[in-house]
Amino acid sequence: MLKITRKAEYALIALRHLISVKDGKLVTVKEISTQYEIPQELLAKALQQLARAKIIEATKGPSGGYKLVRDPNEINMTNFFEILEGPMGIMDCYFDSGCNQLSACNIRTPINRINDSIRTIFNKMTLADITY
Amino acid sequence: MLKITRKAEYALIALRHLISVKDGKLVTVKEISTQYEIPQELLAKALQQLARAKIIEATKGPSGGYKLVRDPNEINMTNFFEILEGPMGIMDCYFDSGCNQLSACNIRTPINRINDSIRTIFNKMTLADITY
DNA sequence: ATATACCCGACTAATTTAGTCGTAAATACT
DNA sequence: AGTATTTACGACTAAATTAGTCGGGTATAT
Repeated sequence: MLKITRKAEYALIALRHLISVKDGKLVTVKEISTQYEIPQELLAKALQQLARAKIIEATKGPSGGYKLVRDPNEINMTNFFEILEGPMGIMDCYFDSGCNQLSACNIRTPINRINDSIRTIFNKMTLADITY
Repeated sequence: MLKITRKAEYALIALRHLISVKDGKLVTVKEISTQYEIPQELLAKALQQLARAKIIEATKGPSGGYKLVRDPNEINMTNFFEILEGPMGIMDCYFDSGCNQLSACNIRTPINRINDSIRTIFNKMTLADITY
């Protein structure tokens, strides 16, 4: 339980790298994938998602690459995970996925309480916290 | 992310049911699986795991079934989830799964911090909380 | 032009989760 | 004793998810 996907893991590694790099300096997918031994194509996808979400910005062409364009303090982990893995919650009924036994179900309320607790801690935790 | 398995979900439903039932009364897998429309064999497995972990107790034979034998206040959600789903943590390196890039990895410390936060909230939350 | 780097959807492979089945063992009842 | 009921459990199959690959595209610096 509570596993994050590798894609999210790779994204975290990459973001941490970007944060540690001199402001404005561009870093390529290749550099990161080589340095951390991450499959390049998979990392590329993750970074494309982050770019679409405007967390990082891409520059194409030779000497291109990615750079961080948002304050790491303003990106909380709920944002982050939901960009990469979709809605967060320990059970699907939380995001109504057509469960046909909602009426019989006796754990919905408590589950929602758990979900809220988790979201709360992820909301409080920002990307900056992950840089130390 | 953060999904729990169906097995754990079913176990929660069953436990909640057991908690709500008169003390000492035995409830069969069949009753629960029928009432909540849960695949019987899968629920059976989950309850067997809980029985092995001494959270519930089985009585075999006709008029047999399961009953709760521990105070719901004493079973926290970390216990519960780890019985059913194994060690909890958002990444495997936490439980050393032979990751070959631990040295290059730049996110281990922060990940562990996240893990600790999650464990903390699950530690604080007991089965009793899930009964209201 | 061309080489570099991001973009993106479609595809396959691997892993995990869900669910089923067969058999065994205990026990209550007749 | 024999049968029906109920838990125990490992082996198996099916479904779903995740991981990773591939091919073709677009932008851009030199």
